[in-house]
Amino acid sequence: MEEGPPAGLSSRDKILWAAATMLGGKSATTPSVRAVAARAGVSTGSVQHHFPTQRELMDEVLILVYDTMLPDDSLHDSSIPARERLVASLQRLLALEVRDLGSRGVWIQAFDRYVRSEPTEAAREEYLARERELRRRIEYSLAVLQGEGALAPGDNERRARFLNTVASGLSIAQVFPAVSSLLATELEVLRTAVDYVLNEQPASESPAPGSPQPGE
Amino acid sequence: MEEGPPAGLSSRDKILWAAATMLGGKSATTPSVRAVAARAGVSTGSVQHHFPTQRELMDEVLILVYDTMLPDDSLHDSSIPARERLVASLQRLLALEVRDLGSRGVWIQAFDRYVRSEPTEAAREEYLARERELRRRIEYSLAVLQGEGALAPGDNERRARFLNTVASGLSIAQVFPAVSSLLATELEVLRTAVDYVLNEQPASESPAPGSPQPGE
DNA sequence: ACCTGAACACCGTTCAAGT
DNA sequence: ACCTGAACACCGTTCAAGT
Repeated sequence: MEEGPPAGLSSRDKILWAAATMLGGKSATTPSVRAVAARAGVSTGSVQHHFPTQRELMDEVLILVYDTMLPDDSLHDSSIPARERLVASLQRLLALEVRDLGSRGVWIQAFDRYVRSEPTEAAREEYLARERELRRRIEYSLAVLQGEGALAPGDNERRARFLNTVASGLSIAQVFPAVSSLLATELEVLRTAVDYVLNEQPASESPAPGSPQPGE
Repeated sequence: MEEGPPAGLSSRDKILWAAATMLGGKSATTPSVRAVAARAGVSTGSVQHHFPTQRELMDEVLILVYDTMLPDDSLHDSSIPARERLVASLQRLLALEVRDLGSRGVWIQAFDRYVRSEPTEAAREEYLARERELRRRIEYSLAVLQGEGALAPGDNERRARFLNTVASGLSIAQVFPAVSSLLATELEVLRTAVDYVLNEQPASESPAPGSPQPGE
């Protein structure tokens, strides 16, 4: 029915293609090795040959996906779902900070400059300016999506503060010990946050959320 | 040689005992149903009878463990809206880390220990254990609220990862320069995150936002 | 109601065997 | 080197059958 990798690809690329196209779907979990093999039209042994472990495959796929996502500004490409564009946009902001230094160097430097000792007024100003710039970029992304109706009207400043906090939490997590490659869980959290914002209730009067009837 | 639940327990309690005692170990993953059954000395079917699903078992265990460990009064006070209780719970976790040192001292110390230089394996393990513990506490709060119907059924592990990231982002923001008292915006972001989780769509078949159409 | 153990439909990974 | 498919050692969940 909906089978088949593009013709002329090597087995390795067929596998990467299969895994990449299984990431976008609704499923939050990483696709199974067997499912990837089936979609790619190869045996599980072949997958194992090119990617000895599931994590190695996923790492390769995520790098591939973001490398093709990041370079051009896909924000305005309305053929891509709004969710993916906003995720990519935030991912770009995270990557932007890291660039050449590696995130660890960035954080250590920032810590020494702004936290360890009381920052000078100039340093303080500098930091605040950078933070403001980050939030502005997020607000810009939100505005673009709002312009095409993908995002309900609402307080984008608040949303930007929220998304910035999430990005910040992900960024700091990158430099602390982690069980595995953070890339996958990072993407999951980012998608969760973005989905929340994009699905936000149009702020009805009544407090729809919790149970209005706690007593019984 | 380290077998056996305390005598005189009902099957249900033997299962809970087994699961609870498997939580503390070094393993980061939730114990398998089969392993719990084996340790409890019952069949898998018996586990299934008392706890139809693995998550229901885990939720019950977490509630049991944390209720006896540190009773959090406000969390169970159903006269308070679920939103406020979850916010308060997260704030408690944030405060818990800080305690006497002040957040700046905590972060500087954590940085020196886990980031600045490559952490030892022991330090790494220690950090991971603490992180796991934090997420479990969040899962516990979610399970409690779910128990009274204030939270839709869903992947609490994912939600906990998300809320933990938000809390982490807020925590790190505390030590960097800020325009004004962060307390207000912090509370706002926390409430936003909590509202998102509590209002989460019950995951209808089609994820409304983007169209998942990769292949073609 | 409570419990058993087999069975179902999956996993990730390993590996002898082919080309 | 690349690939196959069977096999190993697991999963969570279902279920007919017992008590």
